[in-house]
Amino acid sequence: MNKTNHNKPATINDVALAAGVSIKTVSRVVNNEPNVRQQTLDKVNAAIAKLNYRPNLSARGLAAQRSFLITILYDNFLAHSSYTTNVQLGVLERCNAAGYEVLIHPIEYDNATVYGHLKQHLERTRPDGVIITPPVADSTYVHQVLAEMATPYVCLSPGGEHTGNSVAIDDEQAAYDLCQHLIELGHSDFALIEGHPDHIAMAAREKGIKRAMRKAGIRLTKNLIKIQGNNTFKSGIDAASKLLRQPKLPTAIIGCNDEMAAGAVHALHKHGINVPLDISVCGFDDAPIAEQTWPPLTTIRQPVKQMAFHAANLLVDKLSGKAQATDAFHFSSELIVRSSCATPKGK
Amino acid sequence: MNKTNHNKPATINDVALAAGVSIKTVSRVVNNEPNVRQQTLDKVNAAIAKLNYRPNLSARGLAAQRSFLITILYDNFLAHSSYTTNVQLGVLERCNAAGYEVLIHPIEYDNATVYGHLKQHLERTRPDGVIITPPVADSTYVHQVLAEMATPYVCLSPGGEHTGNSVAIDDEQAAYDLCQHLIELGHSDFALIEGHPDHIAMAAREKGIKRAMRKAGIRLTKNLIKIQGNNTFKSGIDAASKLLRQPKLPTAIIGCNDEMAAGAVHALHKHGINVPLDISVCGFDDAPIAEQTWPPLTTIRQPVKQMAFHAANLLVDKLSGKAQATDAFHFSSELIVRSSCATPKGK
DNA sequence: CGCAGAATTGACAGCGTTGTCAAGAAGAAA
DNA sequence: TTTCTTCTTGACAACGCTGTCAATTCTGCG
Repeated sequence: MNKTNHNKPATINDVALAAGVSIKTVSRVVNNEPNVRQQTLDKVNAAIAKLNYRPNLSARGLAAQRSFLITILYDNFLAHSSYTTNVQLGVLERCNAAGYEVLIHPIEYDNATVYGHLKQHLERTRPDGVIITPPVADSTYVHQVLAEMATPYVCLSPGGEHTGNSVAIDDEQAAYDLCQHLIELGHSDFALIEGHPDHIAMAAREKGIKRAMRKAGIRLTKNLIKIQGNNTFKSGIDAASKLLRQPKLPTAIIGCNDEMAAGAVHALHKHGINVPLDISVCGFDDAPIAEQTWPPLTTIRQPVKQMAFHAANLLVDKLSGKAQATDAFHFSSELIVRSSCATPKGK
Repeated sequence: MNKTNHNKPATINDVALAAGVSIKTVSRVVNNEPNVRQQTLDKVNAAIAKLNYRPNLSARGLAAQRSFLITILYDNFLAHSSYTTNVQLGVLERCNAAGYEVLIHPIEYDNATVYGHLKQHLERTRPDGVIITPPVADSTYVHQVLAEMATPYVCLSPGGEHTGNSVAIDDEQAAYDLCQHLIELGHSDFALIEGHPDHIAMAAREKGIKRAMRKAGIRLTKNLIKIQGNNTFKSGIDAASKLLRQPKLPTAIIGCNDEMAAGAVHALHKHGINVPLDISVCGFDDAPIAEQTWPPLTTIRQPVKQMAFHAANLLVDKLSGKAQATDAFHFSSELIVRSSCATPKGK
């Protein structure tokens, strides 16, 4: 165990005394500043270890005009919990290593007061940087407030044009690949459960799906039924129920995310329709639910945690003034084939 | 929009100047200290509003020897993401209102280095308080480190003896009620998928189930098959698979949480066994998966978010020196009857 | 009106760190 | 050696706020 003789934590002054140098020199060592003689460095490090010294965050923040805090800004939507948790883990891993603590700040996305709430948070807390996840990343207001406050930030999977401040997969291409997979299985009659209209990456997915269909000569007007969803399991149930009221079922349902696809499977199940024998269903994201649904969903895997790590990395680089990539970083996604999709009947 | 004329945020000194009082008086107003004349208070508040002043957290922390930070300590286990997210929302709601920011600190529960990691976090960050969730809340080490560092904390659903520092439901009684429900349906042959052995609340659930059985005269040795799980969906699958290798199936499976119960349903489904016609399954927690599984699970609802809110409330009270309840706070739980349980065949 | 006691206010010294700047030490070039 | 750089180092003043304590202003009451 560590020797913690005194109940008060050691200060930089204690270390300076113990090492026989000035507090400024200790500060240099702690901050990895250059121009410290090796011998001095060793002395100081020894003293730090001996006294178990940890710099005081508040004092550092006050003196250095920064907070060592990074905020994750996200939608307080429970349906996204596995996504949120993954983002948190990825961000934490990078940020803690770089000496930042991570604050969480869920905001009620639909709420008109987002602008004010966020501003208040930034003013109160003054995080050194912010990580934003969709759909918050797609809000003009959010970008505006962040710009006003001059707070550096990086977006995760934003929908709009990507600047150097974002990390994403190519949703359009991934969705194209997914749809192509269904087409290769023999499908030509689709239903698409659209994602939340404010979540722009969802629109990109829809675009990719349509591109694949067009390329295969499938008529979007006749062979594609679109049903609006809002990314939730429940909306997937509703979409499938709606579909069941149509005179003729398509051979495949594509959910713009796994939650909705799983909801659809749930509803189909309830109506005694067999997936994938009667109808194929696929999702997008490879959330845990994709594997837990019966049958497990064919989907696109998005490496959320790694993306979050990378986003945090961009932010940390930015904060340390390091040169950063000028282009948005695109992660590659992966088609995960499970048993929810099959060749349609009669093919 | 607010008038933010200067790009530098206003300091307490600016406010003091604008209001024509000393900075100490502004400080009094900001901290709701007593003994400020109404007229002065109005003047200061007006100046604060006009300048859009927000106290600097670092400076406050340094001067007042506190950090205004509260850490949520939890297991970095993705399977718990909806639980984790709910806890975060509940804690945030209370803490932000009380002027605290919330840090997240997932720890690798199984890892032997937890002790060191946690200690490092506490030394580095010096949060004013900590909220702990299970199974971390059941770790002796964690309590020890927290005590050593003299950091106030509150536990959520700890397994052991409850002190005044915890919030929980009565797992034993809830499990009793759940089992009683099955017994009333006509079940007398059970399988129990046990939770992670380090998660003590799981043991309490098991206890409640056994009590209900004993009371109904069911022989635990003969009519109860116990299978060890570890709280994950996967372990539920494994448990059910194991069960299927037994010569005779029980009429009901009780999962010590919803994930495991859902995993069991998944596996049964795969083997063509109908739930609840062939066998009943129930879970515990009312996690989202309970409703998303087909058929949806009969389970016990635990008001996680409210419990987290209450835990944060206890912590905030403790930090502000207010007297607090001396007993652990017990939330009531609720039996949620869905369609995964039915009267066994032949009854 | 005068006074004790309470309420209100402000001056000032930290809190533990970093930034600035200048001084001293070491090294390089002559 | 001398002189000019380049390294190292430390003194000291912030950073924006709170705690202490003393000064001042009110109150109520005799």
